Amino acid sequence: MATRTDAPTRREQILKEAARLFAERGFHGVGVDEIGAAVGISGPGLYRHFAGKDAMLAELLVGISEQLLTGAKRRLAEADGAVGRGSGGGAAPEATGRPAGGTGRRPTGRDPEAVLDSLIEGHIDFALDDRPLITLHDRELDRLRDSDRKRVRQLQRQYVELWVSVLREVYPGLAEPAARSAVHSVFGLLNSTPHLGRPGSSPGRASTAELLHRMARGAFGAAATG
Amino acid sequence: MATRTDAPTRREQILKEAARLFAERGFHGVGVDEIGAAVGISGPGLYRHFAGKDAMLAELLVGISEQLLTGAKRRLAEADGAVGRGSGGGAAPEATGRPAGGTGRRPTGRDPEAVLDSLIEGHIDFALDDRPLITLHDRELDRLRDSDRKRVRQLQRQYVELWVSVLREVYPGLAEPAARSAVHSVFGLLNSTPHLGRPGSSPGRASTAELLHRMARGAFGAAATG
DNA sequence: CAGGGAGGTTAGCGGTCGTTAACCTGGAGG
DNA sequence: CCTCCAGGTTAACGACCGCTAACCTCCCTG
Repeated sequence: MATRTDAPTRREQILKEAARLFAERGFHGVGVDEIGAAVGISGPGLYRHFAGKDAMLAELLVGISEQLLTGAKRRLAEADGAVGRGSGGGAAPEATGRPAGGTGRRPTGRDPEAVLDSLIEGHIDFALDDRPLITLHDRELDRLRDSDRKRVRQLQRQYVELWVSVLREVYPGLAEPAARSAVHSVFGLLNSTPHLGRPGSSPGRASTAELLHRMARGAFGAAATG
Repeated sequence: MATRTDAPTRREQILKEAARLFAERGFHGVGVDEIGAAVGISGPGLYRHFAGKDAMLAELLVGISEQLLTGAKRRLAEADGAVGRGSGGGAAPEATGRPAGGTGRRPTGRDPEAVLDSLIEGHIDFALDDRPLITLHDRELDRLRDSDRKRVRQLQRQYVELWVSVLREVYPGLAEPAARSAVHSVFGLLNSTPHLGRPGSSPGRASTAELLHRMARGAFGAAATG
């Protein structure tokens, strides 16, 4: 139930193109005819797959939020299992002032630093691989029906709170409001990928990911240096 | 010619409300009737002040870009005059690994650290005081006529390059592409203010500004730690 | 006290857009 | 071979939206 391996179905094709177009020109700036044309069919043919334009946006935003949250939960559980391992072998910068041995109650993870690195790595992967979705994520939320918007906001809040709790395990001195602000700000930092020149630009994907990772850790560390 | 002190004219009133509405619901999501209603007049009365809806957006975006750039230039010149002073007495975190005495050619500023802090401070002030404009700035650029878009992009690029050159004075080891990416990412961090809960929320304005400042410096420092 | 322009108003036109209706078609299943 | 349905097509409707036209009304000025 985690990752699909089938051939891309029509629905998915439509969603992908719709995401790209919405990100480029905004929800109201894209017509259904354009979305249809992007997948080879024209105009109202889309209504065989979706109830309407709103439904496409809703499915996109809910899907993004769920994907982010479940990915984060999975990484947290993985790091909980393999203690001390960085899971993907990604960039794990030096510890930024590890606190002594303060054994405050820690919800799940064993090595908070590794969990935080894993969360950052996951978010960066998402931001680099699905730039249109990242763009939509905090831009077109208000165009949703109330029920969908509530659901998305709930998922987003869970995601943020997960980061906040992990962050406060790494930096116990960080107050909760400050931690929440810091998390939102680091999301802003990581979600800047759409402004970083198209994929294949100046620096490669790997070095961009490393740079973002270092900066995120640096920002968190500075936030904790009250 | 820098800051206005007159009473807010009708044009400015309209621009302010239009910015708020555009930021909330997107350019295409707002009708001229709503903008008119927001300032007490209704519908086509706006056309006594603006050539059209596009003209409002254009004036907003060009104005933002000019304000950011001229503000940055002014701060750079001020710091050039008063050596060693942080100009506004704002938060100036500890030097994050000041390089030895590498006297590489420095375009203008005398104390690069102070200039960088001043740039950060200015951007934070703008991001905190004009959230709708910050939102519009990187969201509705593509809705402009070609000439206006070109102008805005040119101003934005100058602004970025100014940051890049100052940043590379502080961290001479930082390669230019990495510096540019770092600057864009820190903009993403600083521009996260719209997500930080409405003004008057948990932490006060001053502490939020300090937090953002520390995080920006921390992110830059980490970017330079290659 | 004319008069004229700045700054409104309402009515309405033309175009666009989301959505529905009605129809068509190729291929799988009995 | 007939049937039927998934997945298309085009035509068209109704709503909305940006903008213009025509008109009105203070208020300032000579």
